[in-house]
Amino acid sequence: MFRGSDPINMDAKGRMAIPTRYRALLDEVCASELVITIDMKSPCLTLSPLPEWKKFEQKVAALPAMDDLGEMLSRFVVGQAKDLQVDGSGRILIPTELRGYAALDKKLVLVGRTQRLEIWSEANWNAEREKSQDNYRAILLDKESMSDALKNLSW
Amino acid sequence: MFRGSDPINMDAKGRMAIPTRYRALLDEVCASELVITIDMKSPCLTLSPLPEWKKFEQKVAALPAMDDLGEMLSRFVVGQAKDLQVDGSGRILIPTELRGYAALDKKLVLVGRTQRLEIWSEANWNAEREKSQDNYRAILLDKESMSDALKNLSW
DNA sequence: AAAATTGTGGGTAAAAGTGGCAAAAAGTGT
DNA sequence: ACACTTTTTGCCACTTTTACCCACAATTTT
Repeated sequence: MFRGSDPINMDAKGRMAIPTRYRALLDEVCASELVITIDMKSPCLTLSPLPEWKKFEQKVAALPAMDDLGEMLSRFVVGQAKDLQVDGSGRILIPTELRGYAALDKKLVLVGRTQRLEIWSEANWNAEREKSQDNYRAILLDKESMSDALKNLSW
Repeated sequence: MFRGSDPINMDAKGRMAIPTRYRALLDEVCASELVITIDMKSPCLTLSPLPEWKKFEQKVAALPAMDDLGEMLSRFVVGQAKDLQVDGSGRILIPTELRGYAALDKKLVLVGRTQRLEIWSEANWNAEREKSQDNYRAILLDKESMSDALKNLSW
């Protein structure tokens, strides 16, 4: 569904344009209704089509109430989610409260992650990319630290 | 059902406005009848539609009588619950007795947790968020401490 | 080079939140 | 039992924020 990364400027009101190639798709798949929230592991935001988001929300809601980490996840990820609608000019307004979390300023990068999108500040994106570059190969060489699912990934 | 967080001012009488996007939903799903009580683990209040609350109450009532922790839960959570009705202007009155538990003053945050809502003081909410922020990632990296349900959550 | 498509910015109108006020209800004391 | 006080509830008006719309600028395509 979504792939590739696009550099995009956020305007003074905190709006960002959705790349044209995604617009028809979004209109079709979710009537341009999206949900934005914080990412659980990285300083970026996640943007998903509403139906896709609902699946996730249901899974989280089904976790046992005594699962502390699950509670935390629900509280902060679901609790800070926000419904968005793509406007007439193909833009979305990024909520003020979330901009801080991902340290967003003018220059953003929109990253396709198949079922969803990630919104990074250009600075964080570049930092993360460079940091990972080195780690990455080291981890790939260390078969012990790899999950079974990943070990068996065919390509 | 409920998601996202809204900053809301409690007025001098202890009333808070329910965000408009929830009003029609609440009217439909529970005739705007809600139940408010303390959260069992965190310094905040829980607000649920009556039917949703009843399900929870049933589950708690079904716990073995010799389950001390369950007894305690029932006594304090169910025992301090209170029925509320959304008023004509879309507001609820937060019971005086519960305000102390969650240290509520003027500035509140209403947090959507799928089936229910949480009411936090702005101060507690921010504190909790920042505190967790750090813990959070550390725990996520430590796969051992994670429940299977959470480990296998795909997203 | 011109036209069309996409990106950007700003202004305006509508809606939502907030606080204050007044009326009603409940409680208390004589 | 009645009147006075106090709390609660409902209503209304003001202010602020949000979203929608339109116009212009930039870039790309024919």
